[in-house]
Amino acid sequence: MEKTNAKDNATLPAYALDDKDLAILRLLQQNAKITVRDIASQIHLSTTPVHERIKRMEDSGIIKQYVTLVDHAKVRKGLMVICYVSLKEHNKKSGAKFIKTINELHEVIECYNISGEFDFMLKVVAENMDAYYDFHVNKLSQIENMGHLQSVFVMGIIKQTHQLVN
Amino acid sequence: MEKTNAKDNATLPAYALDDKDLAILRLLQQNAKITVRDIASQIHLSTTPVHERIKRMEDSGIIKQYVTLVDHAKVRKGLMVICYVSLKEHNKKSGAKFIKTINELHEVIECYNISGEFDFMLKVVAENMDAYYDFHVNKLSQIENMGHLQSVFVMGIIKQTHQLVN
DNA sequence: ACTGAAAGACACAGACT
DNA sequence: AGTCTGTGTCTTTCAGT
Repeated sequence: MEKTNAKDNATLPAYALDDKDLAILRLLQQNAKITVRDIASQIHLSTTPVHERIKRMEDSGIIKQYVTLVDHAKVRKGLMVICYVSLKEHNKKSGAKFIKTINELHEVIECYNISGEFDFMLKVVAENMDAYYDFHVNKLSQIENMGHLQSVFVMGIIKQTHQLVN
Repeated sequence: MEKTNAKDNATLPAYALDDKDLAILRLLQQNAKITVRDIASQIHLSTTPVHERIKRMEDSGIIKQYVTLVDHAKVRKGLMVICYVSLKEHNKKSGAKFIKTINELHEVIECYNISGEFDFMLKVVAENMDAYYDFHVNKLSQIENMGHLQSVFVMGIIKQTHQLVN
């Protein structure tokens, strides 16, 4: 069935996406629940090739996940904070420990290794300022090897999209 | 915390979510394509109440959107940059103009109004450094009223989730 | 690679407890 | 609010072009 083993598919494009693949991705990015029939009619194809193309993009990891987005404020996570972290020591072991801890903190929804004066950038969500203060003082600050910490508060969301393919 | 407009109900929870609603949200956040039957069996309910609860959460805006996530590198958007922007003037009109322009730039996938020395934080994706340089010089810098600009490069993704409800 | 048809799984609505 | 049952629509497979 499959030509290549999809084990080591972490970096490079698995194959060249043609215009029809990109059209499918454009539609799926906006609405994960669009029907195969609907896609098929919009790109002037029958369901079978559309279904096969989606399957191929799922198997090759181009399509990573279908997720449901929830309204921040309505689930009581109205406060968003960008948090900068630098560690005291920069050896492999302490870095790995930090990463493990971050992955266990559900308030942290994103974490990036960044260039510049800080080591990491975190996106944190909390119900309100009290909850964030508690998180900052009792969880973040308590991480071993923690160096400097700086919080930048998000006052408004101007744009938020997951549309990588345009 | 987000500002409220008088005409929309964007801020407050529409109603109290019970444990079953939260259980449904937890499953949907991880997989938008999970079947109602599957959810029903996992939370020990039949399909009808699950279906009704999902519908209610969609209608009230708690569930915002079902999206498909695509692998950055595999669609040739391997470079992620955090970009800080300050405007020269801070009147309402120039702010609105900036927001309009940002929404038209498909390289910008997120934009927040932030506290601190800069006005906005942008998350930008590009194929490579050449593409980002072109975006920076020919698009971002050319925006009228543009003040200071600072780029922070993402060297590694430690954590990325959309799981707001835990 | 694609079309068209056909089987099985599913969402969704109705009658009822 | 919930279960059970039925109907129409969908995904998914298969034979054929």
